[in-house]
Amino acid sequence: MGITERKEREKQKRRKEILAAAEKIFFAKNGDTGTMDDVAEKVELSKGTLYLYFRNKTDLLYAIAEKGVGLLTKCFSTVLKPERTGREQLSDLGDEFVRFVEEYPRHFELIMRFEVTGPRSKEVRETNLLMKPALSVLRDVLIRGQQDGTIRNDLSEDEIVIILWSQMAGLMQSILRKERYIDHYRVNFKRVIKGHYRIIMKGIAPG
Amino acid sequence: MGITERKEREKQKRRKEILAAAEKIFFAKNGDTGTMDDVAEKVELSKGTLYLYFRNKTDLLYAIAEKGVGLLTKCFSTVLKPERTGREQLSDLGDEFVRFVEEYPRHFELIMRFEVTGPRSKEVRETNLLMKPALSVLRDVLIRGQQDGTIRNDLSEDEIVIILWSQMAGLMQSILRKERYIDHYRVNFKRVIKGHYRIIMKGIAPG
DNA sequence: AATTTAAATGACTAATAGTCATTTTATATA
DNA sequence: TATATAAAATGACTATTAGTCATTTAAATT
Repeated sequence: MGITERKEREKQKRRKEILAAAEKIFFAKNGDTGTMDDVAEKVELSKGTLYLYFRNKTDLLYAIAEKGVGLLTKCFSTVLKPERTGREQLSDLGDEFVRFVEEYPRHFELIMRFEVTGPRSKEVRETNLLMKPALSVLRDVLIRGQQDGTIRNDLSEDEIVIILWSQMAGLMQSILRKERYIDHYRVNFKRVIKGHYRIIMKGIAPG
Repeated sequence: MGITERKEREKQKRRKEILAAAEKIFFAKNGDTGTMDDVAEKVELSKGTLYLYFRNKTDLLYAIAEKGVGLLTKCFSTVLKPERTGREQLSDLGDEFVRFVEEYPRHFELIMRFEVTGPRSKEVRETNLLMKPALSVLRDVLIRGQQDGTIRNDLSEDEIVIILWSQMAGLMQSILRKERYIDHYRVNFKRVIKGHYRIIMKGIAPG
């Protein structure tokens, strides 16, 4: 009796179709927000059907953001090479992050949006930490570095996770809106990122 | 013939009344957004009148954010004491920032919102840098520190302004939503801020 | 007092999120 | 196969709210 299973598969497939259409709509070039009607048209379903798969627009956007975190986590995980010190892995992680933001800027924007505002629907608990999977990679790297003595250990790994992630997220937000700064400051953003690295790598050295 | 002047004064006064009402509405305890109708009711004017003073809702919110930047700039300016080194002033600036975010969290949130999205109305140029006045204090502090040799000078002051501001803004955003983290990480946010300081102060030291 | 100008009004439109009674399609049963 | 039941999908509808504009009210000028 595989009918139930097939139905479940079909349901998941449809859900993915909606997600794909929503991504196209919400990430369209023009800065416009995109409407649920747009998504419905794109995926060739009625609007009502969307609400059978996602409680509301925010949940739909949140699901896209979760997908983005999945991609980011995969990027991050590539740095976990045993031959590299914790400090080196951390540096690699920074590179991966920059690459990710450059490759998926819209996903990153969306992740940031939910980092700032939270999903705000009753169902997705407010304490859901969207970035958790990616941050757990960062945490592993830090622990490794503290163990091999390449990262200062007068701060707990949890503290450094939050500090480094917050700093980096803030920096990446600035990078995304760099147009706003270049009229006011004489900076090259590659150099800004490098400068950030230098400050941080020096700042988290032991001793 | 002071009629024109009086009229102008009255106009500014009315503008301020609207701003004050809008602040109350948009900063009300419940997370709700607040509507233009709410603001109109609060200030005892018709909705149409609001639009004689502000082009749209976004402009009204932006004006509140500008007011917040004014407050922040005043906080920042208190650190410019000649007897303190640049490095010391920078540390003081951090303290002032934390104090500001604790005292005016809603203003800070709003400032962050426009840092991220921009005002998005045709009239307020996209390149308006909301934080400019406050950042110019930070810039002065950094220049001072580079001159007295207490801050590294292998990065330009403009680069460090953007780096430090971005990092700090990211950290403060995390602080604002700390509830989201405490379920997942064992951290005390006072210690996180202190940790951030320690990393940064070490990271920007010369040599 | 009559006329012109400025300020304010609020009923209206437009856009869009979300709902729900009804219809269509698929599955189970006789 | 014909009928009944359940699941999925529909789209017209409601609700909310930003923004508009023809009209009214108030103030200043002649």
